[in-house]
Amino acid sequence: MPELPEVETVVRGLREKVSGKEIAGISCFRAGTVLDQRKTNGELGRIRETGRRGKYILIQTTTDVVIVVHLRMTGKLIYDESGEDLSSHCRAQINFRDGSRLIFDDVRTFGKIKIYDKGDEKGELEKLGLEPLSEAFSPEYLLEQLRKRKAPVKNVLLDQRVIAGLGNIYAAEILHRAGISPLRGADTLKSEEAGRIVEEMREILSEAIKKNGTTISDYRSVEDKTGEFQEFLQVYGKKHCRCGHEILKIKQAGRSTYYCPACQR
DNA sequence: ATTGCTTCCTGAGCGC
DNA sequence: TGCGCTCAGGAAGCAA
Repeated sequence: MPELPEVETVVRGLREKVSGKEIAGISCFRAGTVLDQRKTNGELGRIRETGRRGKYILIQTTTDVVIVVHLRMTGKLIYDESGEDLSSHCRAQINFRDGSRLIFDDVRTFGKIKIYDKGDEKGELEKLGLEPLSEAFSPEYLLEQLRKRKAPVKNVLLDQRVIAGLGNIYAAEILHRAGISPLRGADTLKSEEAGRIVEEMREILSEAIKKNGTTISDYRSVEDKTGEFQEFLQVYGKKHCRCGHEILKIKQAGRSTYYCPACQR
């Protein structure tokens, strides 16, 4: 499932493959996948800039249109020049004037492509917390956020209003490497522990971006390639941790949590 | 205000 | 072989 490193990898792939291309149109093959929120129906223009905010992909065009893509769990943006029928669950497609296209493939259909007049996309993004790889994301910021919440620390790390872009896999890995139990009430964490989380978070996310993300099942880059960071996971989906302890799998807020009760306190 | 449950959806994997 | 069940989960919506 695409989290920050996977979305970042997709964005980098888009910059390489579709920058400057003129959009001929966007086709929607499943009702509700493409939502055009614009006030007028003008040209979509050329792709000027591609970026990311949390898990949202932002594509700005020369006609001041912003295309916001959220992959949710199984969404993929695959670049294609062949025109061949290579997608089993194609929900939408961005067509370029030169005949190439971006296929939006999404098995579970939760993903969305929204088209906004520039500026109007802000409403969807304003609730997001700080970017975990930004300078502003300090141990003090995290501690302040955790102090306000009694829910388990794992749940708070997944809250997009606190950290933009973290998901289930990286939250588990971060807590494991920081040696903190996912069951701890967020407001019980000490300043030193928040510091460890911030440190491990930076380390893991940067490393995962270098490895083009994590592919458990569905995630693929724009070039339809898997990531490699799954080879470096230490708890998610594992039976034993590096020290040989048994890893427990529990449910928290409806999601599976993997952790080592011996190494994480 | 905060928290957690339900919903959306399809395919894989499992037991019988 | 095939049926039915459970599980995977990001985020919105809702209820307590």
